[in-house]
Amino acid sequence: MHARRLVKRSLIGSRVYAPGSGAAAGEAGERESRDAPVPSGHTEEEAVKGARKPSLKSLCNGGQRDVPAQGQNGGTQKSENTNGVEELRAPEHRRAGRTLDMEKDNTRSVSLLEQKRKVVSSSIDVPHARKSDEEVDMDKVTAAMVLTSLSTSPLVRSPPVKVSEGLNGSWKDGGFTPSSYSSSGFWSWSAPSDQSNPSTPSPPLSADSFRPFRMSSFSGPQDDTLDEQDTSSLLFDEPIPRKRKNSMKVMFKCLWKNCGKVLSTAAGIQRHIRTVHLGRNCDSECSDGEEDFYYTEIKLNTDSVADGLSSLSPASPSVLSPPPAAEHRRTETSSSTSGAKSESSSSTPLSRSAPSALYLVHTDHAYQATAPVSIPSTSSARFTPSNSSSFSISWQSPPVTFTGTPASPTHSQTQGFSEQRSQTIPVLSSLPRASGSLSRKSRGEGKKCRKVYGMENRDMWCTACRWKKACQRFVD
DNA sequence: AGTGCCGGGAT
DNA sequence: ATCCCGGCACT
Repeated sequence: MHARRLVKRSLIGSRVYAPGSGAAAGEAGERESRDAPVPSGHTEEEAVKGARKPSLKSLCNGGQRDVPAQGQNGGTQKSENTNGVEELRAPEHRRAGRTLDMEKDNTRSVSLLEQKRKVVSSSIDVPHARKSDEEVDMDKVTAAMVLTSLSTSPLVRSPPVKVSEGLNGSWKDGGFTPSSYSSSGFWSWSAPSDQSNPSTPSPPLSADSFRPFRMSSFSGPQDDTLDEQDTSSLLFDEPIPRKRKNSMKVMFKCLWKNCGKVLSTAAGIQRHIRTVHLGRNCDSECSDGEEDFYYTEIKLNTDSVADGLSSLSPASPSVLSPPPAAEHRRTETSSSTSGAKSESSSSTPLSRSAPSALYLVHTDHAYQATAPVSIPSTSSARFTPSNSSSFSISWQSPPVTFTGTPASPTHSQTQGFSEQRSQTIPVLSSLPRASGSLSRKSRGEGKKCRKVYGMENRDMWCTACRWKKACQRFVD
């Protein structure tokens, strides 16, 4: 890097730096040297002042790199230093990550034990001692979890949800580094999808595991996704967005004009589009993925606003807080193209009349809305079940123009799609930046390297921050 | 004005 | 791939 700058400078050829002035002067004045050559006798600071408007970066780098200890071997030294700093600076994150990993492992072990127990119960030859050991471990784990939950909030009706959500999603929301999460970069909050994805801890499984611990007010063998939208989010200060996740039903809506068919599986909607609209009868193998652009993913919030939510406005943005950006940016294309992954359990009964049901409609295609789209309570939605795996949704609502900018202007479907997408999808006007920059990730609120370490310690920043990219160390 | 970071250029 | 920075959105 340093060499590059020197090369740059030499190419500019404006001046030759006197050795006595030190590398810092040259570094700081690198870009400005054309305008304000630095007298060799000046100090580093004076050299900077002499420059037109010194780049802060250059200032810091120059200052840092002039330290003799670092000047020994350039880049290698610097990177080592950075690593060392990260080691020193982020112990909390690492500790938190470890704890979470442990918790996740516990959860996994619980689920594994559940499976094992099933096997064990059906098998005769399994030694009993081993089983009891595992059971003891499991009991410890579950007991600890339950105790933790109870001690945290004695009023929570269904503490298991809290636990499972904490394990599943909140480690990111809670500010933990997503080292364990972002390796795949994908998870789905929809319960059906989770069920089919063994690599992620699944809320239904956790809920099942803990069902015996539920309070007596447990309302019966209903759909877990409905049951889990406990009202604790209203009673406690816990960030509400998390609560939304388990209560989302992901449906797939055909966007073909005058169609609006809604299927519960990506494969189904793809097949529908392929066969009905695109007139292709071949299997998904011969698909070129075009059908991806003709359907959208609908996150159907099964929360009933009237279910004890009278204290909140139905249109409150807190109820409909958008999912984390990372989640929103997740590889939805993969979920939509790999039917197996997003295959949802379509047999889950849906409320047949959901006047206050909230929708999150978003799409991963050309017109992506960064803010969830929902139906206000003043509108009405109606489900019209047609068969076991498909039904249609219709609603009436005040028309709100759906704003979207094409992410890919060269997309072949742009023209047709602007009409498709501009159908009157109701948008909550109170949602922040619903019509703002749709492609830009919302700015992180947490402290970033720049704030934490300051410009003077730029070498302590994470690489991304140094490159003016999204901070990797303090992920929101 | 300060900050975060996207998009894109340079290497 | 890595590094860097202009410029924009946002606070």
